[in-house]
Amino acid sequence: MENHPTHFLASSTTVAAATFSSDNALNGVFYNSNAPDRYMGLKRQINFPIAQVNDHSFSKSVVTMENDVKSGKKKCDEKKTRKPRIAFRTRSKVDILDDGYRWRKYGQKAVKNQKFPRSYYRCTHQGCNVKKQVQRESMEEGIVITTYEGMHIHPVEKLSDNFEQILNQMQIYPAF
DNA sequence: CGTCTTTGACCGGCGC
DNA sequence: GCGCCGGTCAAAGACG
Repeated sequence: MENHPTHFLASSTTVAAATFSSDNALNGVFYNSNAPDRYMGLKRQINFPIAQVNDHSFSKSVVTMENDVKSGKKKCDEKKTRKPRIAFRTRSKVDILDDGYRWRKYGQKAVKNQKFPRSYYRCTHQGCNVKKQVQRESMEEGIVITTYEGMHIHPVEKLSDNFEQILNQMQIYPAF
């Protein structure tokens, strides 16, 4: 597997982020240790309005993820630690976005009513079970949705010179 | 040879 | 109970 950071930079623009379960969003936020402060702010502010930024299908996916978390809440309340999920919509020609961590792909599934499959990745760092899902939007092929779950317990492994630039490319839209 | 991807099987939750 | 669906496992293979 090869990452293509430069390719990513050249061909992509991160347009929006993020969703998470409302009650524990703040204690389990996922962030990159190199991220500047505004990234923290972003996690708190970005929410549903993002769905309006580009198209309507994103709002669907947001709702779906919320439902996932909530339904899981009913039964496995304390057993499975619910983790916040943060979804990034990225305008990119490539599916694999280099965020500086090393990921191992552990699954791929076709999703109902979706043209493109969803890929499942886990952080390869020992003891760190951060997961992410990568899915290309069915309507608009240029959009990739990356959903992070969990929080890294270690610093970023491959320092990416590009990361700050990637963040700079993000357009931040405040919540209502 | 070690690391990572591929892919079908498997599992648990949920609705009917 | 059964089938569907999303998520995960793990064996086999690809690739440097």
